[in-house]
Amino acid sequence: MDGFEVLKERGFISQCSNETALKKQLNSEKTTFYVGFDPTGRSLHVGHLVPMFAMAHLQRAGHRAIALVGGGTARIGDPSGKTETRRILPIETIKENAARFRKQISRFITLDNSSGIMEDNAGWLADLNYIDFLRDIGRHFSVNRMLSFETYKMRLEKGLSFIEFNYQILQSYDYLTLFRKYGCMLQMGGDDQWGNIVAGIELIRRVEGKEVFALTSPLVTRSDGKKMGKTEKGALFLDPEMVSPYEFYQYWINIPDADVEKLLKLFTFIPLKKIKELSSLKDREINRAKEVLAFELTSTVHGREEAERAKSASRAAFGKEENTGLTGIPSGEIKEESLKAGINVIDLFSGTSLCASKSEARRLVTQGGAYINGVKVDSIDTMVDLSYASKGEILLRAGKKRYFRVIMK
RNA sequence: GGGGAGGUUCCCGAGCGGUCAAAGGGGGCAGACUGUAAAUCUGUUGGCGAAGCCUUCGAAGGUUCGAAUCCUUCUCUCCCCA
Repeated sequence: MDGFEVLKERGFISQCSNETALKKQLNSEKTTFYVGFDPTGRSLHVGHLVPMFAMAHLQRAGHRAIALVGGGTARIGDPSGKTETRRILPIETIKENAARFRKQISRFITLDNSSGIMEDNAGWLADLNYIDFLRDIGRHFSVNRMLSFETYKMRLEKGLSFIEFNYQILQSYDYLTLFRKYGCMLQMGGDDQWGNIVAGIELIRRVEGKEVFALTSPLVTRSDGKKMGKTEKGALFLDPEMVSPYEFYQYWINIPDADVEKLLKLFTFIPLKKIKELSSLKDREINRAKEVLAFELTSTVHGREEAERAKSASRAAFGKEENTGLTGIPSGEIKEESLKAGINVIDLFSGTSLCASKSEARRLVTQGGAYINGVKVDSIDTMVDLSYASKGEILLRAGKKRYFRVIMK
């Protein structure tokens, strides 16, 4: 029974309320903790990875995890860390998202209703009576104090609606409810959640007279200043339909050298000693460490089989191993007849996810970034026909890293 | 309720009757250098064709030979006063 040390040495802890007491608590008994996820998007993304791994570590250490899906709070919108009001989503969408989240979260922690529980705050928030709520809960909150929170200060410049101002109160109420229902004594989240979590602690102290804890994790950044988890298409989602396992894998293998150690610690379960070894590799050797990171993480998120496929596709595309196992690479079909007649490169490329329009394809070829089967295309008038296909496939490449398989049918 | 300031291309942000597909920056993409890294430098960045045409400056109308730029109405955001 421990867990605190694991989180600490792997870099999960940024802020923590009463560290000594929390450490003692985690070391002495099975403790129930929770992390909240707002189902405002169709899928979880890298931003959610940190709290999910933190949960996984604590659960493995013997504690009880509650993943709270904010089906109720998502209808409000958390102003923390945001400069603008979020669009309010229809209830059906929120429900749908919540179901997807459940599936994704279950890859990280065991949800067996004893050591891992899934809850939805819509259960207790949706039917709250306004007057009762104000009287029982609202009176414990000081507006003066709330306004002093950093998150609100920021929003006071740009505008903050009353509905959002209430978010913190509802989240505090969640914590109180989970405390009452499960004896939950620790809430974790990202640094932007600090204010909300602390508010919950204070509420529980006032109402129940008990001390509970807060623990937040750092916002993960990249050493090159780019936003973590941002791809050319947008966020790096965990849903394989939105971001294929291959793309997911490629993201991690392309991470800056300087971030390898940090990410191995946060996003894999590999022992620290081994991580030290891997991340001390130099020059091109460090790519091996990135491969381990990419493989392990893809495996956790998408399963071992998909991770294997992504790995061999990646090796085939970038390494020496010739055309074996390219199946993980994004692909599309083309009719054999249209290829027989010959098709212009521009049309071929713009028909794939490689180029969004013909202009873009033209630009790509003109700038010398288009390749067919590894051979540079040097004219926008190039016609592609059956002679380019081998084994019923043509391998397209845009720039150095983006591949696409055209399969004949 | 009264008064004021605004909504510009992926983002920030210029433009205020024609020379505007719209400065500049960021981001993206491509090229060089490399290790599928970073940093740096260069090019490029609405669409179709490549003469030119078509669609863009919150929405709808209007004034003009001509509007992102002027007028009207609507809509959204922010600020000040009550």
